[in-house]
Amino acid sequence: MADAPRSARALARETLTREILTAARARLATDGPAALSLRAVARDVGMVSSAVYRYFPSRDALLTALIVECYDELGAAVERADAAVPDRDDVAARWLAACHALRAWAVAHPGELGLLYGTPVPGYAAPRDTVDPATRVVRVLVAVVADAHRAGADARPAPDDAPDIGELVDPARQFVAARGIVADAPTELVTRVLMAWTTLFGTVSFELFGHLVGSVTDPAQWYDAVARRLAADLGIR
Amino acid sequence: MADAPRSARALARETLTREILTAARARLATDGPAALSLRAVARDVGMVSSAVYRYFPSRDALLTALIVECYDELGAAVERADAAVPDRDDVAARWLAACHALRAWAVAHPGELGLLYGTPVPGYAAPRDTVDPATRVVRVLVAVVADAHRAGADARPAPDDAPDIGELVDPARQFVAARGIVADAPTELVTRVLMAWTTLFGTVSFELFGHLVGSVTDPAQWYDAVARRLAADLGIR
DNA sequence: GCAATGGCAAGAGCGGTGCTCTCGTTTGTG
DNA sequence: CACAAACGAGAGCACCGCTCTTGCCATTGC
Repeated sequence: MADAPRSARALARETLTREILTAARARLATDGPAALSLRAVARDVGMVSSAVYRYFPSRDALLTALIVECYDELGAAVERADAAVPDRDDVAARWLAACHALRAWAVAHPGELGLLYGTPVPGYAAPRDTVDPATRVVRVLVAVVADAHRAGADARPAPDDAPDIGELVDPARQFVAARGIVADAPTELVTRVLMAWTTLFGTVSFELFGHLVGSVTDPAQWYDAVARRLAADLGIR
Repeated sequence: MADAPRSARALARETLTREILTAARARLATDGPAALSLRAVARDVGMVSSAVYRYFPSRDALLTALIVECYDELGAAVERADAAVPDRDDVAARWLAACHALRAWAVAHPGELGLLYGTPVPGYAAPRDTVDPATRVVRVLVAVVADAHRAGADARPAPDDAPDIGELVDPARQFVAARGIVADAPTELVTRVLMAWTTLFGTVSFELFGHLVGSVTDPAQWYDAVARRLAADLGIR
């Protein structure tokens, strides 16, 4: 993947591929994912539409490349925010940093967020390549909560009348176990992390898609309030 | 709106309008909102595409009609579920009934949910007509929580380090006050209801858009677990 | 009872889309 | 140097939203 392109043609190919992706990202921001037009992208880079097919075999392939790139960018942003907290034992600060990085990226790239988490593009089915980059964000959240758990934090107990859901979250538990984050995560902790992740995404989604306009004065402040309450529900102090 | 159509022409118009909407709903379910093609709908009802413009001035107008219809349908379903609980004091049962009605409708109409809550359709801006039907669902949730509050329930207290967000949720508070649901709802209760609504939507959205596949074995059971924990966070017993 | 009005379906046409194919040209390599 | 692969351009196919014109026919006014 990282060997230096020797020939002039290979270098031109790499440059043009990047240029196409960049132009597509720009179009994504203005027009939204569903309206991403391969012809418009081609015009933006000064190509004829058929020439783009030399670089991406189909519109779906271009979408896949964009999705992977965006997942990685978002994941990297959240990882960086967590890593930037000097005191690794200050899990509350790490949680908030990760949460805020998530929203910051989303607000800066609304079209891309729609591509990643919005309505699936009609004919498009996400290939396998996209699932691993997709997990980067939630992996950071899990890691922070796991550190908090090791330091004694505990999620809210399940309600008394709630049915047992031990094996319900087994896939998630195995996911974190396989990555060596927590060997045997408690059910209630896994549950609350998943809920928190859902709430964070829902909050950002509501803001960007305009479902928060009549409810809250300042979306940024609201998001912060949500993130803090989620931390409390996870036992993070 | 409800006067009987006298002339044969007016009746035919009403019938065809309904037929177009029904066909559009069917297309929505199979193709998704962004790919809703006016020409395809026209074919389905045995019309030529230009004839549809006699009934809807544009594709956006058709979308708006669909959105209003779907919001109303979803809102009615949730209202019905709440109203069907015989013991009005059993707020826990009412909460779960409303939550499950929400998911049931969403699972039965994934395309429509994408239209309502997914990525906004590129060139489309939702007109004023859609905002009131959009609030029906959340109004039910608020009403249930308000009844629970009157019976003594209280939301989780805010975390100690959380900034004051009293006026942040003022628009939401005024919304419920204006409708006579609760005169002066406590900030933390409003906050938790908004969070719960966000989480419910996020959970359904994650399930329908495929972001839950590797985390949870049974989406229905998972949704139930989430709804119960949200109830607990709201102090509903 | 008849003619004018106006609602209506149909068709052609505009510019846009994803995608395929062909045709010269350019580039790297045996 | 020659051959093959890579490439850009263009034409063309079927589809899209939307507009305009044409002609039919029910409703309405005289």
